[in-house]
Amino acid sequence: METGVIDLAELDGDFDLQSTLESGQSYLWGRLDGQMYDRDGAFGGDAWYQTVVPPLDGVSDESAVVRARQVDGGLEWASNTDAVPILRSLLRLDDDLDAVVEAMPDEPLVARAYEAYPGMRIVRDPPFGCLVSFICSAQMRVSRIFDMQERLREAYGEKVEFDGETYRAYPTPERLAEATEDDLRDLRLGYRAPYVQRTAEMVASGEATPAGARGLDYEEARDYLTTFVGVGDKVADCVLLFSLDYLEAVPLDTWIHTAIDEYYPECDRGNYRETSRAIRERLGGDIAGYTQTYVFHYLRSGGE
DNA sequence: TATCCAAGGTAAGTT
DNA sequence: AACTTACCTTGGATA
Repeated sequence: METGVIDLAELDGDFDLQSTLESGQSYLWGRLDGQMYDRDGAFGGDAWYQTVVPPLDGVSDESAVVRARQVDGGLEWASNTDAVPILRSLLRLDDDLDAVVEAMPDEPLVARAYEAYPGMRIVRDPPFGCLVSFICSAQMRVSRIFDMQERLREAYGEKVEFDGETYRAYPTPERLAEATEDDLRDLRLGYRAPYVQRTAEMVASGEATPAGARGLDYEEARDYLTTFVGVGDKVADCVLLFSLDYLEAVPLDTWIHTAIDEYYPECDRGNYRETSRAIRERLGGDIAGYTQTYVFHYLRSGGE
């Protein structure tokens, strides 16, 4: 086991692990105390979080178990490999959050949202897990989306030994493609079951891959992702923002529609494409997704 | 205890 | 292209 501490004072801007991982951006991490996405929002300021990541392009060559917790001034970690480059990637530690905040629109709602969760960063999830978890997110509560991913890992994830325990990686496209719709319904995915199965099949066969959207212009990338079954504009925006580095992506979900109705009514253009263009412009252009994520978490956690 | 409702939407069918 | 409707499941609200 390798361990270390990343000095958070070296980052540009603040950092907060709990709000980054428990704000509905990622469903691929867990808490060792079992309180992940707890209904009461259990305090996790010093909790250990853990994920099992597949090889990451340009970052790591093999699967890795990564464990992390925030201690004063540092991000303490333990892993079966050097987790520093992995954590830098997964948690976007290289983002200049001061510059991002500077670029967010200067107005009360946004200021309150940032002050509620200073240091929250966008995640950079592995593409396939991000894609599948957000397919599962349709009409579903955040805590239950997480539960579904746990069941998928338990049923189809490769076992990984670490620190005397057995954990499970997120299922590979190949393994998930072998599941039947009924298998996945048994895991309580409901009507999302055939979406997940068919999308896994598309990825496993090479017909399309989520990472294949990289490099395309933003709206082209969004259109490309909607070729997956169960992926509309909203889920596509989530994958672009939380996995593929499109920080301008603003997923138009129920919470953001509420914010648009109340605070940005002039941005409601009646359809996704045009409303998206207007709200992206309004929320800071190329970092609009950061603004959205603060507003989403703030509204969802009871602020207004 | 029973019933109802809505949750980070999408696909398929109609007009 | 815009508008409707069905869709699994379940915790929490309401009666």
